[in-house]
Formats: sequence, C-alpha cells, structure tokens
Amino acid sequence: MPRMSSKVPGVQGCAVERTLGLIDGKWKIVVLYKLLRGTLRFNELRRLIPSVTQRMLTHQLRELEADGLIIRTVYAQVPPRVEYTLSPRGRSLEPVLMAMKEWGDANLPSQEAQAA
Amino acid sequence: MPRMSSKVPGVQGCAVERTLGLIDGKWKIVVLYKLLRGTLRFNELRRLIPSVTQRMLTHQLRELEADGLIIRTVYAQVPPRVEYTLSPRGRSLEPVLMAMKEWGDANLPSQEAQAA
DNA sequence: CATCACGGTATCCTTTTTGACACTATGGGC
DNA sequence: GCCCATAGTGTCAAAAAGGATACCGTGATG
Repeated sequence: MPRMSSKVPGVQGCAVERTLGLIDGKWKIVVLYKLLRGTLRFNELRRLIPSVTQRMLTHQLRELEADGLIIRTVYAQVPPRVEYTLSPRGRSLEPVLMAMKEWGDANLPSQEAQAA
Repeated sequence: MPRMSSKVPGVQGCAVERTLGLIDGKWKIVVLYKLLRGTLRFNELRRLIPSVTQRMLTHQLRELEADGLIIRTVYAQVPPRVEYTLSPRGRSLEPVLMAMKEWGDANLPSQEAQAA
C-alpha cells in the first residue's frame, strides 16, 4: 500500500489518499476495527488476530499511536499491563470503516472469496 | 499496504480488510476518484496525476481491472485509444471514497499537513 | 527524414513492508 | 529451581511495492 503514513508533510495527496495512508498497513484496519468495540490489551489483540506476529502488531500499534488514532496506556504493574483504546480521532474513522465493511460484505464474499 | 489484492482466495480477512486490499496501492484511490467524474483516457489520467509513472499507472489500472472495478476499452484506432471507466462495482465504491474524503478533509489538512 | 503523441512493455534497482526467531525483566505458581 | 505470562525489543532476511529509464510500432506533422 501507499507509503505515506504521517511522514510526508503536505504530499499533494487529496484527502482520500492521506486518509488511506493512515489506515494502510496490513493490520491497522483490523486493529481499529477490533478496538471499535472497546479497550483491549496487547495480548488480547494478538489472540483476536492470530496471524499477526508480535513485531508486526507492536509496529502497527506504534504507527496508529503516532498518527493519533489510538491511545496507549501503560500501567506500571508487576506483570506489564498496556491498554489500547481508540482516540476520539480514531473513533471518528468509524464511518469509513463501516463503509468499507458494508461494501465488502456486499461485494466480496459470494462473488470472489467463495467462487475462488 | 496490505498485500492481498485479489490474489489470496479466502484470507480470513474480515470484509474491511478485503475491501482495503482492493483500494490499496499508491494510486488506485486517486484513479478511482478521478474516474468518478467520468471516462478518461490513459494519458488524461497521467496528466491528472502528474507524479505517477507510466509503469505504475499501467500496473494499477490493470489491477483495478482485474478486480472488476474499472472497465478498459480499446479502440483499434491508428493512434491507440484506450478508455477507462468505472464499472458498476467500481462506482459502488463511491460511499467508501467519499467517507474517506470527508474524514480527510475534516481531520488532516489543518492539524497535520499544515502544522508540519 | 526526424519528431511527436499514444499506450503501453521490459528491465533494473531501491525502498518498504512483512515475517521468523531469539531474547529480556519481573513476579507468581509448582 | 524451572516454567509461565506480560509486553515488548533486536536482528536478519525475504518479499513486495514502487520508481527510473529505455524501448516499441504506427501514423501524422514539420
């Protein structure tokens, strides 16, 4: 996917592109999606998304945090405890995520995934 | 960006991911966006998106075509003439594109692009 | 005859992204 | 003492995406 996440400053990219830049990344969308339902801890996310590796999950979470879409809260506890929540800004992406979900539900399963 | 465009069959990917897989690619979104306003020829697209290279534009157009989002029509004319139009399916992505555009307009320009 | 536009291809190279795997600190349970 | 869970980090390497550049055939144009 596009390589523009928050690094490039004003890239001519129209709003659409810049938005895509933020949710791009093999796992970001899933993470945001899971977080729509509430706060989750690192390993809870891992369990919800079995195919993601630790390194990747960490990485994507860091980028999402850097882009201000999620909030990372560390509790200075004995067994580490870190929670991830959507920031207001992240939550505001809900319409976008839902538009994508609805489109996918309507256009992808029966025609391609299953026909393949 | 995710690497899943139409190649992988059933990837567990929730609808959201699969949708992202199709519009992912540094230029696909812009192309779709430009085509929302009507049919365009290859070089018209190039001129509308100055920073894309020929190779990349061809490549993205081919993927969009393979995913059934656009229709490529070749006119067997003397100076080649090829037109690209959104397929009904491609046009149905409009809500998604618009959701992204609106979010981007509301969240990206003033806070980041310009503050940077 | 040389050049331009059209709509690409082909080849090569660099940058990004992703993945595998090992390793860490701490405290609790057995 | 040894292993488990938590939430990572670090290193290395493979794979994918993107970019630069050159080339193709045709017909009109100069």
